[in-house]
Amino acid sequence: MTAAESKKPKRDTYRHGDLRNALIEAGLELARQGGPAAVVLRAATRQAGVAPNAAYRHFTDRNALLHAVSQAAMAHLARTMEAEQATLPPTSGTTAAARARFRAVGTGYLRFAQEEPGLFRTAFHVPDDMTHAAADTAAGTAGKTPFELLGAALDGLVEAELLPEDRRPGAEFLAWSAVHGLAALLIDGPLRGLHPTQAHDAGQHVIDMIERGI
Amino acid sequence: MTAAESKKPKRDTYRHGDLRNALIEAGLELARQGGPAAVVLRAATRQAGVAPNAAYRHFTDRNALLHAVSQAAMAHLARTMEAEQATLPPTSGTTAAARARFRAVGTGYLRFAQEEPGLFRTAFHVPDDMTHAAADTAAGTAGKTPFELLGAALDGLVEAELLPEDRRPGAEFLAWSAVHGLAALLIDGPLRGLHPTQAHDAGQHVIDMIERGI
DNA sequence: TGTACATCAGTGAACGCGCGTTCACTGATGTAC
DNA sequence: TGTACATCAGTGAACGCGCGTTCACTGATGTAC
Repeated sequence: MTAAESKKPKRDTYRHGDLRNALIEAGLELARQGGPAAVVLRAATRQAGVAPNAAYRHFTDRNALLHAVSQAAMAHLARTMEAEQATLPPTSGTTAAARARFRAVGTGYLRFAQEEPGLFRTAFHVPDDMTHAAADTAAGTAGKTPFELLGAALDGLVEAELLPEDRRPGAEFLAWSAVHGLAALLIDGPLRGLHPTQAHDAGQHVIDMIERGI
Repeated sequence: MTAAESKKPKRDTYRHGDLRNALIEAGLELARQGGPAAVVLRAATRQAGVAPNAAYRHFTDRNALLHAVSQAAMAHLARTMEAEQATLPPTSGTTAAARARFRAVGTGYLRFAQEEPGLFRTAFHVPDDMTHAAADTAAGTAGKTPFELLGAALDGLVEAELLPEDRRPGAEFLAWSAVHGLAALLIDGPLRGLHPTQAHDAGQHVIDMIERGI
């Protein structure tokens, strides 16, 4: 029994009680270590201490499980971004504060990508089977999405007159592209293995560029 | 026999003659359709009309095959970027030409990502097994890499005095991040399925931002 | 408060599949004489 | 120019593996009376 396998909880009850969440949690752990491809139904049930087919009480499919895990990973990303904003001094209303909030969106995004590359990749994983997707987006996802956080930060820049109103439309995709691209290069690309300090600097330079170019 | 399988060439010779290249070519076709995960050793040999284990005469591993396919995909990307530059009128030396060459680097990159998402993903695929990697980068790869093309274009901007010399260092990663990020959002992200025309416009806006913010 | 019963979450065994990889082989090719 | 032979690219059969998914089941829980 390896260290990784020792996680089996060995229920004393016949019913698990919260298997759906347990499977998503197990899936997150698998994704954390190996990205979306590592979200294997049998491995998730193993980690949850349950027979493989028990998963089918809660997910129609391996794909449905992966989809749920992907959404949970996206929520973690959003929470990291909010946490980054929460570290800022609560000076609201000022121009500097609007800038800081905007930059924190990017910094939090990049921090998550570096600290949790497996989850980051899983959050953006495109499923093989696209049938009947899309519908459940409005389901139980509480909290703001990364996209909404970025939008709010950009609105703040406009209010602070750091961004001309006529440049606001579509600005999400400019900022998002630059930050997302750096994240991808740091994880999968030629910037892989960059020292965290250098990666942070690169992130700040990219955000500088966005502020100038947006 | 499906249409896809009908590709088996049915050699008349016992020896194949060019199996290594045939396997890479088959791998590219698999990658084109399903990304790096679809580069399956048995499928590649099937497509080459050869027994599965024949691959081991030319690659130590499934991973080695995937690595070779990945490098070939990267070369295709570079070739597409060069092709994009080749469409430009041959007015060299002018400021406008330097700008156009720079923009063509990004446009070609984005065009390849949209037209060949599977190859694009494969080019940037990070292998599971990182042991003994890196060494063979300097192998037989003729032609400029995407990174080198970008660097040359940036040098052109400096020569044309469109980019101050002190901004040149590190500019690769700013430009690359922005364009790569848009590519990723178009392929795997929320911009998936965008109409090619809109995708092209988004690309031009991102390149505008880079020119302003670099 | 106690009992019968429907519900349905989890079990246990099994399936077929395609995969990567290994083994001992075969036979075409190119070279030495 | 012809023949013997070493080389080594491709063969054929087999392996063990873990996967997703199915089936008929079992037994704890909560509800109706």
